[in-house]
Amino acid sequence: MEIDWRSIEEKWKEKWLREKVFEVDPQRGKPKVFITFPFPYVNGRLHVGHGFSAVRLDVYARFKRMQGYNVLFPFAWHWTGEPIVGAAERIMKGDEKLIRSLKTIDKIPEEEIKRFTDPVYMASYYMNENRKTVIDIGLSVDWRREFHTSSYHSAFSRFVTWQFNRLKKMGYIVRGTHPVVWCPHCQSPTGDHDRLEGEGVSPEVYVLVKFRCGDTYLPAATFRPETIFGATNLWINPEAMYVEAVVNGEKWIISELAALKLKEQLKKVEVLRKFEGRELLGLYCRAPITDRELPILPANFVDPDNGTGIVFSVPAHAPYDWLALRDLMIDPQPLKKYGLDPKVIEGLKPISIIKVEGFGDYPALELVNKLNIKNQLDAKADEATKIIYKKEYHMGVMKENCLNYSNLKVSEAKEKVFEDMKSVGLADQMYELPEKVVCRCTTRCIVKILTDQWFLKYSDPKWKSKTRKLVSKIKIHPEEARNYFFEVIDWLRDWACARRTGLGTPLPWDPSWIVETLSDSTIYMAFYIIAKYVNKGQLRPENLTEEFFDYVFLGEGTLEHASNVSDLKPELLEEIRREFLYWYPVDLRGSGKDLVPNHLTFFLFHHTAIFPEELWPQGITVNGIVMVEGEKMSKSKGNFVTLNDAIASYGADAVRCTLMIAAEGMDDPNWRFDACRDMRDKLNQVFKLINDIMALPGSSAKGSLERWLVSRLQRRIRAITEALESMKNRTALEIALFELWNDIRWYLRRTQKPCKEVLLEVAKTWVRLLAPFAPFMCEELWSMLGGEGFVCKAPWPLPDVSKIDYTAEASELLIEQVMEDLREVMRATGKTPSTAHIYVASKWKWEVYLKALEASSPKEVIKVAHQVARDLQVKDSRVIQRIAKEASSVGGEQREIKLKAGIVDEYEVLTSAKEFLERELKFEVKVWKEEAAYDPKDRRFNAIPYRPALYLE
RNA sequence: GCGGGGGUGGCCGAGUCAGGUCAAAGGCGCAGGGCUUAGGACCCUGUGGCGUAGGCCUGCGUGGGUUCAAAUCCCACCCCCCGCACCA
Repeated sequence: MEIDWRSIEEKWKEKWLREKVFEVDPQRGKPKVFITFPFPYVNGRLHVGHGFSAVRLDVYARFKRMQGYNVLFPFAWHWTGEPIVGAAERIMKGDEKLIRSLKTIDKIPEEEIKRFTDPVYMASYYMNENRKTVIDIGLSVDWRREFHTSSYHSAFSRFVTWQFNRLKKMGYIVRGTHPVVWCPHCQSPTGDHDRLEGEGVSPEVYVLVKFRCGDTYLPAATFRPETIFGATNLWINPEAMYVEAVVNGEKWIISELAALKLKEQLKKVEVLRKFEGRELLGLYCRAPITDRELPILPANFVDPDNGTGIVFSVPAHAPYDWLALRDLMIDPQPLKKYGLDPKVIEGLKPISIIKVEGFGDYPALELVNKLNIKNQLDAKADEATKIIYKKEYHMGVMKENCLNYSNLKVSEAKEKVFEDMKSVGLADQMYELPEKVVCRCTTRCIVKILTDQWFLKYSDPKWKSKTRKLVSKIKIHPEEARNYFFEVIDWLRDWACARRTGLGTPLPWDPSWIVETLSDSTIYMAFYIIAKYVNKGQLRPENLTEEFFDYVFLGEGTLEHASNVSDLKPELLEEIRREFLYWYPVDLRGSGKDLVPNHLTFFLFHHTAIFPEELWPQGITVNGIVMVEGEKMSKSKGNFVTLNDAIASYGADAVRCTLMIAAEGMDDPNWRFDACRDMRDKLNQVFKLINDIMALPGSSAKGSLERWLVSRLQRRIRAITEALESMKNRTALEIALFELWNDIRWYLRRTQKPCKEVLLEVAKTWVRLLAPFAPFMCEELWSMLGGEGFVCKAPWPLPDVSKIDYTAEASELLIEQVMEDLREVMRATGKTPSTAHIYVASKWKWEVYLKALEASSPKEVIKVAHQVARDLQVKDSRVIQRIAKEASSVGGEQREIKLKAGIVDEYEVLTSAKEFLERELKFEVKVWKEEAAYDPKDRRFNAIPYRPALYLE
């Protein structure tokens, strides 16, 4: 049987749209669930990562819808930000790498790519394409509420404007300064994805230690000011260009580039003259605190592009310094070259100032020897530096020769030395990039301190504590994520919320800024309610005044006033207000864990700022990040899997199920193409199996086996429902697909005459249980099974406790156990018998067994077993021990079944399963009562409940 | 470094909060058998080791400990992944 999945998908997605199944409005008295997915950014196609997070929510939405809730699952698009504009520019410039990836990964036709030079075109193109994909993957979206962000959607822009005005009034938006990675050519901050080199690099603070040389200072840049006690000399690069400059009124000597950098870092810099570093050689300068006089020496490891181009030398603890010194000792040629007397280094001895476990007095020397580092240009020097830095920072203690810093921990001394030097004007700071960062435009980036930047004041203690309150009561799946949110709240500083470039909404009070992309997307779920009216044409952007939003969202101001100012009928305003109050608060928002430290936490912050507590979000779910064949997915790696391609290859249901079974909780799901193919084949089988059931001849009688199947089904329903409630979709699908299927398999294997009536009942339930995961297939099957309406609206199965049949379940446990034991014996003996004799236990053994089962602990079990045996005046203590052992090894579900089933008529059960056992095992089976006749090897007395005695001959 | 999450059998992955149901669910892979013209389809069996009677031994990152009993509880250690900001 060939199944045409494509046409099944086409058919149902079209029907869902035509019959508006997912379009929902408030319904009085009907409980609602409002589920939202963070709108995707429209600079590319949706990938399986989007699919994973979104399908998880869709499964929940479909589940809740079937449970009878009024479920709203809307969708929108994020246009705000810089990457689209950046991409458009790069296409304009003919960036081949980008164009190639658009062609091969996103499959964009050539003529369309040309139009991508217009960022707005590009955004709307991807929006339209991705909307199709969202429909294809089967998300149950109410499209009447769709919108996108940025000033190209003026209704949305008005909403952002309202929000920002409110936040500002509340004092949550403030001005400040901030260091950023900056491209001097583009004159703008260089974000991570705008870089050719230096991904993930962010500004770090160097301490500038000012060495005095006459009326001039030489500020050496360092992360380790505390090592000033071990300083023996200064290093400069003789070939590099330096300047003499007036910096904030003092005369400094620094590298040429450092002068430029300091200028960008709010220092007043006036360059007096430029000269080569060699000029400084032979001079002496005076160290702060120690007041030692130190020579200035040449070293070519000194990078004029890093820091100030001046380094102070601590050979005892800094590998580079030791190497540079050693290089000069081995070969004094450079000294001579610059006219220095080689004797100048004779007096320079490493000064040990830190004691640290695992090293002697001179860690730098030791490590240089150990790693066999050749000279100051050896790459291993970097590694050595890191090792010592780490070790000394965390475990080091300042030695006695460090004045009043002696015996301090290195980490403490570092702070204190800096503070003390600073207080006497002998230290300063500068920001620097720990690694080279290159802008897309190929310019090397520096650190700039931006002034007059706008910030969202997430550092505000009251705001933080409000948000903590929200986190402490919101539902979070999985629970482990809660701590993560608390940590993020503590850690969060002020957030620069405005940018100069990119798409977005202008800052209302200063339109030269644009509201930054994460900042315009924190409470937009409320806008889904407005969007419906905007899309219908009932609201025009001009109507969306501050008063409108105040009234609709917050109930502030009077209806009359809002109506007048907004030029809207009061009835409409009231309707919208009612609709908002119906859907709000958000019941569930979910995404990958990568959004926890930013978007999801911002979402919580802003809700607490703007909305009253009863409208705060009710639930959050966080999931892992999709890997592809075990690796992180990225366009540059070429392992990028778009949803489009996946659906085209395997079908939407297979993609959904593959993703859902791949992981739950915060674990990262791994996308494997083989797994998806397997899943598609499995869905084929399910489809065929249900077809086979429908093709069965009329019903045969119902017996214990049918009761068993129906009983198992009730347990499955219960387990699946529980799993879905807590977003454990993997567990839910695993049970719904595999465990339930295995039950049906067992049933079909056990019976020669399957009962159609029961199987159809099971199938109809099964299809509903699978519907949230494989909605297309399930619609098709549901209609084939004669189900009423859409399966996505069909009632979710409820477990029927009255259908749980303990006796039937216990009987099957017995049969499985007997089969297992028979096989075990065959395995041990290595023989296949012609006849197996099975002896079932006497009634008194059952009495002992059941009493023992009721006991709480193993100790108790043994006591009880013996007690009962005494009462029954039985003496066979070996058998009683075995009964006790058997009873104590039963737990969980089996225990419940066995207790509730009571005494099982094993003779009857096994006799009626005789044919089945013979069919399966291929030898004759004879069932006897323990009291019975044929027993040449005296085995029958070994029988205990659920473990009949066996004799194979 | 700080913070978050983890280490389970050939692989993926349950189980850990509430210790005994655990040689450890389920899936994949592999091996054998069946079915079949064929099968990357389907069904059955096996898949830590040992075993001529349903059992025994070893096992859940490492090392200790608590307990009648530990994958699960406690302590110490080792290792892996992710995040650390102006960015979607």
